[in-house]
Amino acid sequence: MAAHAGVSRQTVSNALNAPQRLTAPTLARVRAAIDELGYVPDEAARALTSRRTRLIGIHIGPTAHSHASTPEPLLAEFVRAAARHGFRLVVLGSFGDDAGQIAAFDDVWRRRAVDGVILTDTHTDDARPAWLRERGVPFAAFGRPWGAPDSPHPWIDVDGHGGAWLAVDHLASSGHSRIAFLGWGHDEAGGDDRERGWLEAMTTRGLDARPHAHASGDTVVAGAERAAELLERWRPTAVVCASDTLAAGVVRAADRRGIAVGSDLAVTGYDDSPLARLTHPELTSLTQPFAAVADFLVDHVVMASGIEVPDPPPRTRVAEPTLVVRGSTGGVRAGALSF
Amino acid sequence: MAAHAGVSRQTVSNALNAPQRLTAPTLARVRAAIDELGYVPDEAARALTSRRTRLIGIHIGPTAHSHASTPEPLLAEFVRAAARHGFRLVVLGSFGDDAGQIAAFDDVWRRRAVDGVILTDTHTDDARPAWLRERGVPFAAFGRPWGAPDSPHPWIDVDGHGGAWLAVDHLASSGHSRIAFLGWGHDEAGGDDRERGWLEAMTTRGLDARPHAHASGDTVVAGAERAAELLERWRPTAVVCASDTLAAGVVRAADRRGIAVGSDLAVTGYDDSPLARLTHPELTSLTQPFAAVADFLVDHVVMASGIEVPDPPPRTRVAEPTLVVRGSTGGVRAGALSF
DNA sequence: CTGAAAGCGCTTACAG
DNA sequence: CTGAAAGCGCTTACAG
Repeated sequence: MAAHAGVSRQTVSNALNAPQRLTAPTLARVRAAIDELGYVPDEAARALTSRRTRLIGIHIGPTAHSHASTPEPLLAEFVRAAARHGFRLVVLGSFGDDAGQIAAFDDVWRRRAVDGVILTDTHTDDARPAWLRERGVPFAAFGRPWGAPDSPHPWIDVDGHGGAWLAVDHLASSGHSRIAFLGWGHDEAGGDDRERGWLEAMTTRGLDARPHAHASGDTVVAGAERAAELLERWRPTAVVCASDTLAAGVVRAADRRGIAVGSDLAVTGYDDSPLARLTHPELTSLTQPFAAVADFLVDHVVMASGIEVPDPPPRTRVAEPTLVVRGSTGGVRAGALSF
Repeated sequence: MAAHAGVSRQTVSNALNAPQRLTAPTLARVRAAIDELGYVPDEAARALTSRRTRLIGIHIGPTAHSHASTPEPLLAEFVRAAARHGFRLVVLGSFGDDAGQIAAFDDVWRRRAVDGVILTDTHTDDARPAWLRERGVPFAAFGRPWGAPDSPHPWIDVDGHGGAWLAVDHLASSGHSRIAFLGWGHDEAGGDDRERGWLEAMTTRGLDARPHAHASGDTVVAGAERAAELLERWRPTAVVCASDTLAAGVVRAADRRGIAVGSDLAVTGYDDSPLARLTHPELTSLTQPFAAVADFLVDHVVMASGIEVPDPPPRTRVAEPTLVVRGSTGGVRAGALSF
């Protein structure tokens, strides 16, 4: 390779890692040779000498704290975002609790098998951030540090409050005023935040913010049960739900009563999961900005591992979801309204 | 580390990589020191010298050829199966076509960033196996080599034919005889195989195998449309579907006509996707043996990369799905019947 | 059965 | 601005 370009091995390395050190003609010559020979450096050798694997670890699958895991579209965005910096993703497995995840982090970190990790599904009393900080593992979290707002690590979260507000806005501007809320009960993570958004949007508009209920869990069956009572008692013309699952429950409950979703009753979901397109009519819902989330998290891990990134993100960020209008709110034309 | 155990560095290496070379007492002493110090070898150094990364590449996300991607539960099984051999998984991104995937394989292989790859979603005129074979990349495929049955690479597939047969068996033994089939039209991959299973099971039992229909696509809406015709024309007491999506369509069509699924009409899905638990009643379906699939594929890649595995699998295998009985076939008690 | 030597393929200081 | 040297932390032959 070096011989082919008529330069030394170090010059090739410089062309790849510190192009500013070479004169333009030399660089051009070396690059031409690189292209011609299809040369790419051996990752293991590069990792050994540079003390950098260009690998980021992440867990997948449901955790002990939430039904929400790393959905595949988000994983795909992580891969894309990492590739911008020449990084790849390593899947660390699916473990039910913090201790299991920490054990996996410990293993890969001591082997120097990754440059950092991404945390998802943060929760109250999360043991992971403190552990990672102590060990000096570069990391960033999807989800705010519930119960520890001053935690110094980088994180990004999606605005549940703002999303619910968007849903109320959409419904109110379509003429609805009896807008109920269905959540899945109290936890400190996402659910409450979404309920507060509904509450404030209603109050701000001077609408009756009493019609609300909590399902016994985030399932279709639990949602349908509670929806039946909610519909019976308050006769709402619209229901804002804290999840697509609960919204599907509302659709089922309405179907059973002969209430036509989309015309007699408007329903909004949340998360824009695959389920949102499986009900009839399809659910108006709130999409999470996965691409922005992935860029943010990857950039932070890459930065923390000692590499400069073009457009450094702030330490924390609350990103806005997007309302996707479908048939469940009478949307004739499907479209996206931005916040 | 070596000093702590009073042996040389090579003896530590032997204890880790070739324990049979050491005498029992030496091995015990070295292992004690390893545990005490929590020593684990640096992966980059190990990879450089052993020419082995212990990393396996895989694509995620939908492809150009199928709506079916690598579902998260399968990915989790891959991680578990790989860990048995000290391997990890690298996500190569989500690309729409063979060419995109091949480009990604080419990149990681030339960088020596993986020891091999796992292929999913095989299809007719699949360009990937031949490319990988030419380059000498260790690989194994989930899905038989459609259109090229004599392809010499290792593969595992799930028996669609046998699964449909299981469904018919289950229904017939519950007293059904007017059992219809709903598929998604002709393709050479999974769909036809499942239809043939229904056809043969029906014919073998001397039942009328005419009532069948093909939806215009594998969606709930398309399924509901075709189901309406099917129900109208043949008045079946049971419908075997080629997917959970189509089965959900049948449930919807039945609901609209006031036909009670589970008592008036039995419905079976296929794949046991999350959707199977979202309909009402929940769908009897066929579960894919993901753990066995993952073990098989990982073992083959590990073997092909030059490492012996305890219980070497055959080159090809057709694994049997398992019938999971739920409310849609009147299952009072949910349970699993093995093939 | 155990140890001293060589080397995996790069990058990182450091001379020229 | 470019090149010769050293070394990253292991494992793999090969001597003893």
